[in-house]
Formats: sequence, C-alpha cells, structure tokens
Amino acid sequence: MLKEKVETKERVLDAAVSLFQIKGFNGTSVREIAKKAGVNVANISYYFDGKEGLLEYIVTKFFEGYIKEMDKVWRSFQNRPVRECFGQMLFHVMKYQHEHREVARVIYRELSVDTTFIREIMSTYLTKEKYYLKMLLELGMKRKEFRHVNVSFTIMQLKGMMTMPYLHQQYAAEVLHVLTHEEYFVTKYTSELQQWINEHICLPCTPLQLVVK
Amino acid sequence: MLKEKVETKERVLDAAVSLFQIKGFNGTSVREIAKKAGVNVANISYYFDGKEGLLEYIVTKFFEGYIKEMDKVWRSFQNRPVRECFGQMLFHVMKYQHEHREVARVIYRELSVDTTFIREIMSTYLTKEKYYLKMLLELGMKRKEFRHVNVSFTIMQLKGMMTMPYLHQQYAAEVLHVLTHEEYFVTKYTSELQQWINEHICLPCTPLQLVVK
Amino acid sequence: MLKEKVETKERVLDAAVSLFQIKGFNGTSVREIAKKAGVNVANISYYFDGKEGLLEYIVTKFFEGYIKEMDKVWRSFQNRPVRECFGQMLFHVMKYQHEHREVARVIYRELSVDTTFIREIMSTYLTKEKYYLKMLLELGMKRKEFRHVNVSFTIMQLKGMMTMPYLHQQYAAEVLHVLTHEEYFVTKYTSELQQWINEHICLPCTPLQLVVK
Amino acid sequence: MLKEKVETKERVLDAAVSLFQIKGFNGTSVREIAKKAGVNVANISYYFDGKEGLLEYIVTKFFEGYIKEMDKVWRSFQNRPVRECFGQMLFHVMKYQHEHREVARVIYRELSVDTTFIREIMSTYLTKEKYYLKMLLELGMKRKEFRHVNVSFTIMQLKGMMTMPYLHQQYAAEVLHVLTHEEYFVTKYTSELQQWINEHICLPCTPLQLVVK
DNA sequence: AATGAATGAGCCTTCATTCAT
DNA sequence: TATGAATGAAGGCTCATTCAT
Repeated sequence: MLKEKVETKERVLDAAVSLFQIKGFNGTSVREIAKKAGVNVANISYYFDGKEGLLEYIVTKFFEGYIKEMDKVWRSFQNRPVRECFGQMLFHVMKYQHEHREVARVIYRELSVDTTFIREIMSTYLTKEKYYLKMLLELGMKRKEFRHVNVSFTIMQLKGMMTMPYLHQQYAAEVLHVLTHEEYFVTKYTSELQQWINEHICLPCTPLQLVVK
Repeated sequence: MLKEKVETKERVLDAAVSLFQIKGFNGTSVREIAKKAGVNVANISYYFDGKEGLLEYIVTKFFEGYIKEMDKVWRSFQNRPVRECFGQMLFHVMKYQHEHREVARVIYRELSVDTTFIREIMSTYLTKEKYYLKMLLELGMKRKEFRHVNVSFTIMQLKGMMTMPYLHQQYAAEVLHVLTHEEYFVTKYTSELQQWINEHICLPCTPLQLVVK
Repeated sequence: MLKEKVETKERVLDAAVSLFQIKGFNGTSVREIAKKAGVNVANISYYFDGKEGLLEYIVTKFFEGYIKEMDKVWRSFQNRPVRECFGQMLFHVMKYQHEHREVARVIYRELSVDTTFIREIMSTYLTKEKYYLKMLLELGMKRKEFRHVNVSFTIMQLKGMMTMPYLHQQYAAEVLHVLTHEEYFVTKYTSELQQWINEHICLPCTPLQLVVK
Repeated sequence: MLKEKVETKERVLDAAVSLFQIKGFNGTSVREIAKKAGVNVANISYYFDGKEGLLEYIVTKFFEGYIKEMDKVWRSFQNRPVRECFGQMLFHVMKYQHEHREVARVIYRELSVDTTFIREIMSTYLTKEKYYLKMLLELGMKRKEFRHVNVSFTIMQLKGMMTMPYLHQQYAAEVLHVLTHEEYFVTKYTSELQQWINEHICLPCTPLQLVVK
C-alpha cells in the first residue's frame, strides 16, 4: 500500500536518528537500524542509497529547515530594530533545534569530523547561517544599536552556548541535572541567551525586548 | 633501548589522537593507527589492551591533567577574591585545553555518545569539574561578589563557549575563518570569556582584574 | 532457487565435518571450511551464528538422531527378552554411528575437552543414553537374564569398544590395517560386541540371538 | 641457579599437560601455558623449539615409557604361560597410564587428528605396541592357551576399553559417576579387563591367574 | 637462562551492499 | 516495494615466534 511505503522510509529515519544520537554514526550498523525500524536491511540502500546517504538525508533536511527559520525571521523583520530581529532569530532557531533535538545531537557531533560531506554542509548551510548572523551584527553596529564586537568570536560564543545543551544532553542530565528536553528548559535557556545578547552586545541605553513567540 | 620502548607507545598515542580527532573514534581502524605510527598493529593491544583501552587511556590522561589544573588554582587562591580564582581557573583550563587541543576535540566529541566508559568519566572527572565551578559560583554569590545566577545554566553556557573552538575547530576555520590553534587566538578568546564573566556574573562595583598567567 | 539456499548450509556442514574430523575443531579455520564448501565465509556466521554454533549444530543433530535410535528400539521391545532389546540397541546405535562416522569422530574427540557446551551435552544426551543402558542392564539382572555386573564399568567398557573404531579410525587403518568405514567391518565388529555381551553379561543358559535387522 | 633452570622446563611441562588435557592442544595458547607456569613465553620456544615441539616432547616421553613397560614385561616373562605375560602387560600398562593419566588424555585425543607427527608416532610406538600384543596373541593361540580370535579386532576392543576411562575422564565422572583418577578405580577396572581376557580369549580349561604386582 | 618488546600472519566476526525473487 | 541469501572487504584481536638485552 501507499501508506506502508511512506512508513518504511519514515521508520528507518526515526530508528536511524535514535541510534545515531546515542551511538554515533560510525558506531551504528545498518542492521541495527533496520532491526529497530522493523524493516529489511536492503531498504536502507533502496531508499537512501546507503548508510552515508541516510546521514546526508537527515543532515540536509535538518539544515534546510534550520535556514528556512532564519530566512523567515529575516524577511519579516527587515526594517525593525536589529536587536528584535536578532532576538527573534535566536528564539526560532532554538525552538527549531529543540523540536529536532535528537537530530541536532547527531549533527553537531558529526560536524566535528572531517569528511567531504561535512565540508559541503559547512560551505552551504553553515556559511549561510553565518551570513545572517554577521549581517545582523554588523547592521546593529552600524546603526549604533550594538556595541562593537568581534563578529567571529561572538558567533562562536553564541553557537557554543546554543548547541551545548543538545550536543551534550547526557552531560546536562547526568552532571548538571538539567533535563534539556523539557519544554520549560528551552524557554528558560533561550531567555538567558537573549539576556546575554542584551548585556554583551546591545548598547545599554536601549535594551532588547524579550519576545517569546 | 629504553628510549625505543617508550617511543612505540608514544607513537601509537600520537597517531591515534591525530586520527581520532579527524575521523572519530569509530571511524578510525587500528590498522590505520598502527600504519600512521609506523608500528605493528598488535602493539595496540599489547600496550593498551585493545582499541577501547587506547581511548580510555587518552581520555583519562587528559582529564587527570585537566582536574589537576583546576585543583592547583583552587589550592593557591583559597582566600583571595573569588573572581580572581574563577578567572585563573578559566585561564589555566583554557591553556591546558589549548595545549591538548587535538585530544580535546576527540574527547568532547566522544563525550556526546552514550557508553559505560563515558558515563564513568562523567561521574568522576566532569562531576569534579562541576563541583569546583559550582563551589566558586556559590561562594562568590555568598560573598556578594557575584550576582545571583543559575549555577547549572551558567556552567552550561561557560562550557559551551569554552569547548566550541576546539570541538568545532574545522567550523571555526572554514566558516568563521578563525584559526583556533594559534597562540593569539586562545589569549584573545580567553579574555573574551573573562569579560563575559565580568559582565554576566560579577557585580558591577568590583570588576575582575584580568590576570593572565 | 530453493534448492540453492539449502545447499549452502548443507555444503558448509559437509565441509566442516570433513575438516573437523581430520584437523580437529580448533585446528580448523572458518576460512578453510568456507573455501572447501565453495561459499563465502560470512555464511557460517549467517547460518550457524559463528564457528562455535556450527559445532553445536553438528553435535546436537548427531545426538538427537542417536537418542532417537535408542528410543525407537526401547519402545518396540519393551516386553520381550532384555537381551534382545540390548542387542538391538547395540546394533542400531552402531549402524547409526557408522552412517555418521565422520561426525562421530569429531564428537568423540570434542567430548574429551572441557567446555560449557560439552557439559551440557553430557548432562542431556549422554545421561539419557546411560539411562537406557543402565535400565536394561538392571532389568536383565532382575529378570535373571544377566549376570550381576557393575553397571558403570560395563557401560564404560562397552562405550570404549564401540567408539574406538570411529574415533581412532586412522589408528585402525594405519596400525591395525582395519578399514572401519567398510560395510563389512561394522557388521563383523558389531557381532563381536554382541558376542561380548553374550559371554560377559548374559547368563550362560540363554544365549542372545544375534538379530541383525 | 641450576635448580631454577630445571624447574622452568618442568613447570612448562606441567602447565602444558594440565591445559592441553582440559582445552586441547589447539585450544591452548603458549601464553596461557607460560602464565600458568609462571615463566616467560619465550622459554617455550627456547626449551622445546615451539609449541609443536612441546607436544612432541610430551608425547614421545609418554610412549617411550609406555613401550619400556611392555618391553620389561616381555623380557621377564618370555617362557612362562602366555596368559600370564599378557595379563602382566595389561597390568603394567594400565598402571603406567594411570600414573600419567593427564598426559594420556592429551595423547589419546591428539592421536585422533591427522598430522605428520601423529603418523610418525603411529608408525613407531603404536606399531611396536601392536607388535607385542599381536605376538602374544598369536603365540597363545599357537600354544592352545588362547582361543582363535581376530587379532586386530581384539586389539581394538582391548585398546578401546583401556583408553576410555582416561580419554573420557570427564564423561566417566559426570555421567557414570566413576572417579577414574582414584587408586581404587584402576585396580578394579584392570581386573575387569583381565577377566575379559580370561573369558574372551583364554581357553576355559586354564584360567589366567590374576597377578597384581 | 630468561626477559619484555615487537612482529607478521592469521584468527573469527561483522560490515554495508547487492542480487534474484 | 520488500525480502532473505550471499558477498568481499574490513573490522579488532590473538597467535606463535623472534630478537636484543
């Protein structure tokens, strides 16, 4: 049936993400995935053209949505205060990341290895992300909304803070006793980051209004 | 000769770290390591009791030194202003991490997978690290040096910022065009983090003196 | 094809028995087996879950049939003279052993090593075999058909004589110049054993009728 | 010291026999042997020229003593009744075997595999053993002491009964509950075998006197 | 005589993939 | 679309042995 067909692909994706997230891409075998998904191994090659293709599909889909979120914010805020746009961007990206937190954990880990595919991801999606952030920061600085900051360093710090709870979810849970998958967490953590922007980036006279959806 | 014997073990370690860092633990085969080290494969089992043991050796050694750095700072600063101790701790840990930046990349990546060994590392070294940070933060708050902050969130943000340039070294280089292995970088980035502490944690009246070495 | 599928498994079995018999279980590598069977090595793990599983399959199958033979005789002879049943049992077991003489050689050798699996085999099949023999001997003694003999010793002697030509087939051939695989041999040797039963176990008045099928 | 030197060789032998007996020759590694013996692995190659040489040493030593026992009996009994000589031979061989029962288990198992070395053993020691047995049997038949029996079959039966308790020591213990290492056992079992000779081989008029040392 | 380091060959198993069905 | 059989390559590990000391 038609329904079944779609399901197989979806079930493979779910199983793969769930396993990659815990054991890593190279630590997971296609047989495990197929078993967890309750389908035949050959389907993985059939639908994704191999294990590698499966990862590529997952990563690409994630970043496609990720950039779309940024794009959406950018297009709707173009002429308002930069700080608002920046805050909104942060908020929506965090929300998106939270909704795809298992995939995020997989991706942020795999981004740290050096393969051709990862380089491609960097030169497309991550460069695009950087473009948005840099543009906003520079615009804010130009408009005297933001202090003069080192763009790269700021992005690095921001990305470090943003990815930490999802990449190191287990550390958060077992060492810090913070359950990063809870709805409450992402809300609270995001406003901490927005506060950081306020303190660290915005010029003091005009504080950023926290806009939560 | 005595010198030779030590060399084999050391060469395996170097080769392993270098490869793990780029391809990941599971993405690297023992044969590759042995080949790169210019020694026989069997030496890996001989010296480290298998590939797993090799990783454990590397990780343990790194954290042993890591905690030692924190401990050293803690013992020499006990009765001075907390902000100084906190700043010194950050500085020395960043320095240590920079000196072992390849290992750091391996470790921060592997920390994100779920294995018995990683859980052990968390419950020993990372719990110890958290203990120091938490203690200092709470002491600072008690002494009215620090603002009242959420300890776990603060640690998460701090650790996110600290690990980012080394875990995602390639991203830093290729997307942000920041060469995180340069001496200059670590100095500059560390003072950014210290500034963050000043702004975000310290109460405004008494700014932290940046103490570099 | 259906025929092909069965063949692979069967060919592995044949090759394995043939090699185990000559070189021993531990002296045979899976690659040799696969090569001799003309199939890929991976099939051994695929079909038998590893080399160990292959042996277990062979041994279990052999003893399953072995006990079945004894059982069959037991069920059809229940109320006739014990000596007849005993003789029939010997005859059918020898016949079964002869038909599976290669497997028998493998098994009688491996039975002499100490592994968990072998202990399991002993506590199931060999205990069952002993049960039949003991029962018959005791029944015969009770009915005054048999002399009073030490059951354990008798079983040991009998089993020693029965297994010798197959376990030490090569000795039989090269030293004694007896070709134990010949049809003629098993017939002759079995009647010698039946004669032994007559002389050693049966009371003289009522000699056992040799019943050859 | 001198004492130590001898000890190393002896300790390797003891450890080897003990392990071979339980795990088989191919199932035992030289490292295990060295570890159990408490000596360095290289000593095995040093003293026995490799693992194979170790086995050859053990086997040869055993059979050297074995044949010596037969020879001794043969030389001292030459002109007395054959049955006595035959009985004495059986007795001394069983005694020798019992004293070297661990080695015996190793050897009888390894005799069943097909290697060049085993063929050599067969064509020397086992052929010699057969020569003695055959000679005695034929002499007895000639002198009308023995019934006319098939020499090869008789040897096969006899050897089967003789080796069974030592090769399948574990079977004897765990299935038949007979502890074949006990002094009592060998005495009792040997007289059973001598009785077998009486019944099966000797002509009834002149029974064999059981001579136990 | 005895050692510990080091080797190359080989071990069994598992991998991702393909193929006929 | 989905399967189970089958594959070649590669995985990590252990083997018996050698060598300088």
